[in-house]
Amino acid sequence: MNIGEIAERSGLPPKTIRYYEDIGLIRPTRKANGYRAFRDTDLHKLTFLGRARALGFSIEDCRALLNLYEDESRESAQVKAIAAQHLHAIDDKIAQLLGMRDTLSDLVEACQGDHRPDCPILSDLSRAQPVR
Amino acid sequence: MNIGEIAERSGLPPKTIRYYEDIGLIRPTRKANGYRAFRDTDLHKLTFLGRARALGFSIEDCRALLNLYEDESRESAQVKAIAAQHLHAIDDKIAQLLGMRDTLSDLVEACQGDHRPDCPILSDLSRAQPVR
DNA sequence: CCTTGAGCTTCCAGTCACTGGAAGGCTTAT
DNA sequence: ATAAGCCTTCCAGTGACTGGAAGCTCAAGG
Repeated sequence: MNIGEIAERSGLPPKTIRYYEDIGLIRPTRKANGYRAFRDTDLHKLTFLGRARALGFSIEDCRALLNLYEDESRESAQVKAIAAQHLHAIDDKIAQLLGMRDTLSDLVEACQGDHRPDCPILSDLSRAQPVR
Repeated sequence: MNIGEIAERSGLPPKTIRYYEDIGLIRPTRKANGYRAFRDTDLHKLTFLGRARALGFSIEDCRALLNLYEDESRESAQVKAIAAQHLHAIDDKIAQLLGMRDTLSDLVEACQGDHRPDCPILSDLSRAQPVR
């Protein structure tokens, strides 16, 4: 399988696949002409990576998950720990964004949005102390 | 005002303040010894920037907002447009994270998290097609 | 006067996960 | 033979800082 075909099948762009090889997530062999030769195991790994990335796992998390995936003697607790930590990080992020959203939607609603310069959004930004 | 003092008062690290000067968001004058000399207007701008960044506005949005803030002939509609667009982007981001969170929390709950290798999280990652 | 420590300066490099583009080799079809 | 479309590597850029090195300035203490 050339990179174009595995890109198609995995849903990842060729650039990303080369990058994943660069950082050691996959190790395709090479053909005589220098082209990368991908096997089914590479396709499985790339699909795994695409899904994990879509769930927001960092590359380093993905590396750890991939190692566990290939480790017959893994303990599911190890996987769960990574996922639970990530879930917690996502919850934090959501909470942070909801906070922004609440403030911002209040401000947007309060602004007339007309031709006059008066604007509660700018008033808020200039008045408030930086949020922590 | 030296950079240390304005950092204290604005809540932004000196490094960030220098960076904001680099990219042209502020223009402090200089003392004879080469130190930056900040005025009250700089403090107001930095406070404004800190707040805007805390609400998640990009640096380019901040630049536009700062320009409007200083523009006597602005129209509040211009401000509202930027804020509304950002609000929309935040909503999109929240929706995306909620999607991840739902999937991930299901998976975390389904995983025993014990010493055995069987793990629904890994099963999901390896089975699923990449999420669009 | 000298030293010490804190604060200031610039500049370079690194973060994260790609992405774009250039320059050139290989393959396939006409 | 040539053109199109693959593939290769390498370099640079993204956003918004952040860390660290090397060196200058200032204020206080001995």
